Formats: sequence, C-alpha cells, structure tokens
Amino acid sequence: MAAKNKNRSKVNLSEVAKAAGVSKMTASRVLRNASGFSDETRDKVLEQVERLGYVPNRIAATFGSEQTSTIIGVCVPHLSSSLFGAVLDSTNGALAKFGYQTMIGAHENSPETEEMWVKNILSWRPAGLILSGHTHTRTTRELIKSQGIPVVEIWNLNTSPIDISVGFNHFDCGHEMALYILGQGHQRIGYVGADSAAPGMGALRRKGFVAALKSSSTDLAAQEILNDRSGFYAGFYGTENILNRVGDLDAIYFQDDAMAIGGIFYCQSQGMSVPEDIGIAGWGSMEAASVLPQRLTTTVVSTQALGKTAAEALISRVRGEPVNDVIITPTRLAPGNTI
Amino acid sequence: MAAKNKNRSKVNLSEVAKAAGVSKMTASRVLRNASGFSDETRDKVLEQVERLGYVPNRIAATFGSEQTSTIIGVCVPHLSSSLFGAVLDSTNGALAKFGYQTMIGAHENSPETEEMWVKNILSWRPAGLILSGHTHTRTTRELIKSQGIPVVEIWNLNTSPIDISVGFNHFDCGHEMALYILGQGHQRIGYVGADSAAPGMGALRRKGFVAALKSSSTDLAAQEILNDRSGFYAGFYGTENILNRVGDLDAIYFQDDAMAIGGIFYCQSQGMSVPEDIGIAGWGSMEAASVLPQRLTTTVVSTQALGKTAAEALISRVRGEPVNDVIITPTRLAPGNTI
DNA sequence: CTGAAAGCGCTAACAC
DNA sequence: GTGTTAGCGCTTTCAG
Repeated sequence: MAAKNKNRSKVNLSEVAKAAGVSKMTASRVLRNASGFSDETRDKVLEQVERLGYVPNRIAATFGSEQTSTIIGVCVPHLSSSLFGAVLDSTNGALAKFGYQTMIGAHENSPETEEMWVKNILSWRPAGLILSGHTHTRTTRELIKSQGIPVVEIWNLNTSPIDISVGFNHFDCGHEMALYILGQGHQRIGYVGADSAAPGMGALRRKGFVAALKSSSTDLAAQEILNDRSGFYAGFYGTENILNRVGDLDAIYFQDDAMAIGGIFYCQSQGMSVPEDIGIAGWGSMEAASVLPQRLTTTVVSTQALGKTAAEALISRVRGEPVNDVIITPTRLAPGNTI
Repeated sequence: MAAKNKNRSKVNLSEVAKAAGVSKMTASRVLRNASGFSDETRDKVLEQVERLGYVPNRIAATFGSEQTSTIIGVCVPHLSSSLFGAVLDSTNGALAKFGYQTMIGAHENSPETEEMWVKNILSWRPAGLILSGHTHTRTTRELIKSQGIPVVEIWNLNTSPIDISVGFNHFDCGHEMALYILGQGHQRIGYVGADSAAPGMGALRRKGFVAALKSSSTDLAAQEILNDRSGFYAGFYGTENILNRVGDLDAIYFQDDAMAIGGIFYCQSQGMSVPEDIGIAGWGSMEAASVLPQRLTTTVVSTQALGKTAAEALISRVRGEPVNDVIITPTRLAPGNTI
C-alpha cells in the first residue's frame, strides 16, 4: 500500500474523472476542449479540476498521442545580447500565443556546440526548431532531417535553407554601406569587428563591404578583428588599436552599433571630431545610439520583426499551412551625421 | 500493416536492442550509462545507435520513470534586457552543464502573466523553477507548493522565500546611494524611473533611497516615473521632463545605468555639465558606461554571479543536497565622477 | 551481467 | 454524448 503510493500525491485524470462521475476519456475531452460532451459534464469536470488542483501532465499527453510535443527549440549565439535578446523576446511571445513552449540554447557561434544542443533538444520531440548562425555540422543537418520536423534558420538570409529561412541580407548591408561611404568621398577606410574566434554574420557584412570597395577599385585600408565579444568597450579599444597602427584613416565601418558607439567615444577621447576627422558607421539600429548628440549612420534592422516572422512561419509549417521557404527581413541604410 | 506504421519512421530502443542482439533493458542501461553491462555489450549497442541514427525519447523516458523531467522553467520580466539577458545566459549555461534544459518565460512584471506561465510549465513536470520579480499570485504559490518542486526566487533578496531566494538587496542599494549623494553635499535631489505600470525592483531601490533621505530630514525634491520601459532614451526624455518641471535639482538618481546614461546625454545636450551643474547616479554597472568619458557613479552588480548561483542552488536542492535558503548576491557602490 | 513483465497517464479508435 | 480497450517507449522491479 505505502509502496504503491510513492508518487500518487499528484492528482491525475482518473481521479478527476472519478470525482466528477465520468470516464477518463470524457474528462480528457473537456480538458482539451475537444468536442463531445455536454455543458453539464464540462461544468462537473472543471469543478473537480479546480477542487482537486489537478495539473495536466503534458509529458504523458505528448507520449500518449504519439506525436511531437508543443516544445519549440530556439538556439541563438548568445542570450545576453541586445540583438538576440530582442529576437528571443518576439519569438517567445509569438510562440506562446500559439500555445508553444520555448526551450533555449546558446551556441556561441560554434557549430559543434549547436550540434550538441540539437541532439539534446530532439530527444524532447519538439514540434519545430529555430536555429541561428551561419553553419551547421553535417550531423546537425542529418539529425534534423531524420526527425522530419520543421526548422527555421534565422538571422542570415539563406537561399537554400534546410527548410525555411528568415533573415537579413548581411552581405548586402555591408555592400550598400561601402558604396555610401565611398559616395561621401572617403578613401582610406578601415573595418573594426570582433568575434575573430567564432565569426558570426558580421563577417558576412565585412565581405560585402570589401567586395563593394573592390568593385570601386578601393582596398580596405586596414582592419582590426578582435578576439573578443562585440560590445561598447570592444569598439573603443578596437578603434584605439586600428588607429595606432594606421593613423590616416578617414572612415571606419564597425561590426555593429555597439562597437561604432565605442569607436565614437574613443575618437572623442583623443580630441578627434566625428565626422570631420573621421567618419563612422555601424549596423543594427541600437537603442543606445538614440541618445548620442549625433545621429549614427547605420543600417536599421528590426530584430523584432525577424523573430515574429520566424515564429509565425514555423507555426504555419507545423500546421501544414503554406509558407514561403525564403523570407527576407528588410533592412535600410539610415544616413546620419557621423560619416 | 500500413495503419500500424504511422509513426514508426523514428527508430526506437527496441529496434536498437534487437539489432544489437540484446534486450531493451540492456540497451537502456548502456544509453543511460547505468551500471550493469560489459564493455563488449556497450560497444555493440552504441554501434547500432550510431548506425540506425537513434534519437532517445526523453518524453517517454520521463514518463516511464514517473519522475520529474530535466526541464527547468525560468521566468524573467523581459528577455530583451541587458540585465536579464546576462542572468539567462549564466543560468542557462550552468543548467546545461548539469544536463538540464531551460524553458523560458517573460512575465513583464505582471503576476497574472507569471501565473499563466507557471500553470503551463508545471504541466511539463519540471525539476525546478527559477522565478524573478517581486510578487506572485496566491494561485502561483499554491500551484508550486502542490507540485512540491524546488523554486529559486531571484533578483531581489527575499527573507521569506517560497523555497530559496538568491538576490540583490535593492532597498539597501537605494539607501546607500542616497547617503552617498547627501555626503557629496547635494540637497535638491530627484529620481527618474520607468515601468510605472508594472514596477520591478527599481521601485524598491527608490524606496530605500527615499527612506535614507528621510532619515536625514531631506525630501525627494521631485520624481519622474515614466510609463515606458527603461532604456537610454527613456532616461533622456525622463530627465528632460523632470528638469522642465523642477529646474533647480542638483542631483538625480536613476532607476538604472541605461537611464542614467540617457540622462547624462540630455544634460550635455542642454549645455549642462556633469557633475558641476548636476550630479548623476545609476544602478547596475552597464557595459555602455565603460566608454563614457566620465566614470558613472553607480552600484556595481553581477547579474552573471546571480544567475550562476541561482542555477547551482536549484540543482543542489533538486539533488537533495543542503543549500542555504537565502543567498545574498553582493553589490558595491562604485563612486565615479558624475556626482 | 542480463532479461521478462508490468506499468507510468494519457489519447486514438472504435463501440454504444 | 459517453465509455471501453489498447498501446505509446521507456524504466522499474524482480528474477536469474
């Protein structure tokens, strides 16, 4: 008797059903709001649910229905990042609205770390996955395909996604900015980035930037790619580094706004004025830029739109509704007065 | 036949076991790394796991073992927030290391939203919960207690937690800062905050601040609490608002560093110098402050330490190891030159 | 070191 | 509108 009661402290459906004087099946129908019960029955069941403090068991429900769970796995480079934080927030909000739960992961731009996470998450039989970053290992791809679940790859536009891609065109962002900077009459142009050990999409913007310069017969005058995470301070000392090496730059393109803002402060600390002495441009429309006395020249992006679109596309696919495979999230070069 | 094969595309333990020429039980032991098998057996099983691309089914495993899952629910006010982003990152990292999965939620400082999330998460039979924010509804408390799972309440120190509390002492932070500001000779002191509709811990710091002023027979000269989320721009226009109403303030305490930085920029935009014309103080040691020409007077906190400590405390409790119920995460007033 | 039997809590499928 | 039967894939328990 005692031995049998180990885990029986938690109320289960049977007890609710018995208390309500109906069968398990009927109680189950009421709780899932499936059809096939009278109003009277519903009231009886819900009354007992309330009285007994019944908490449904999704583990058992998922298991019993032999389907995937309502868990969605979302893996981003870092959870502490204003850009990805906003993506997570909008993604989670949209998923929750549709009744899905978010299980998170941080891969730190390492495909191997991502693979480990994928292996793990797949064992929860998720309804779908949202991945970010550039590359996945072969095993990652195979695992996902073998499970046959929908995947949305976010952050970068990907013309041949595993399943669905929702992203910015980072290459074009860099390309466009290079042309703009050249158009402003700059010639000695540098680039300051971070994450050298595990490059993210900043590397792609840099590529587009360099390509555009090349097409105008200009070379990148210097570049400084730190072995550090992007941030205000990284921008500050990255600028210090590059200017110490190459003093005559007349413009710098930064990996993102946080670094660009750090760069502006370094220049000011050295008595240089922006944009007279040196032009500065960033990427990402960071909120911090809104309080600067100058308007930062940058590429405006909506990480919130990205996250929401990704979540909605995933849900549509899960439900078998038609979805575009490749969805580009628009970006816009916003000229300021820092370049 | 066809009807029976609906979901059999996914390999299960039985098939692995059969292919390896052992029983399900033996294969299960190998995969869980439980004892009771020979090296030879292990190799045979793992070979088949590899060959067949077997992905374990945690839903079934959790269900079969009649225990809680290895899911941990973590609910913070916002996922896009540098402070909570860092908490999430360190929490998730620590939990993953111990083999737990993080299921997230954002309650936006609303106890009702939190309650809905708790109800939902509990149906996944999580091993534990990490909650943040100030108050929980009665139902939330009851639900958690009825499930009998460990909970860590983070962010604010709580001397009578549901289970475990790991947090900063926000009241003391405000108190200490008030005494410091008074000690610097300021008299006409204002406060600028945000989140008026759903106050978080900033409200508690404000209380401590006001209490300390009172004990020195000083009143808060003015306060401006915006109906908006904290951020650089909120600090900027919050400062504009308060100074337009009360022009003769000689110091302002901000809800956090983001707002303080916004405030500094507003003052500069008006030709006021900090700290000569007006003193400014914040809270939270935000990275952005590192690039300012001045060092911001603030309270240094480690959200990373908080997250890690919380995760470790939770795991210890889950494992039945001894843990302190109340763990205070230290903070330190760091005098800068903005006040 | 290995295996057989029972059962976890729920839902699908089919009766009534 | 409601109940019955079977079974999801794994682990626990107990027997060898």
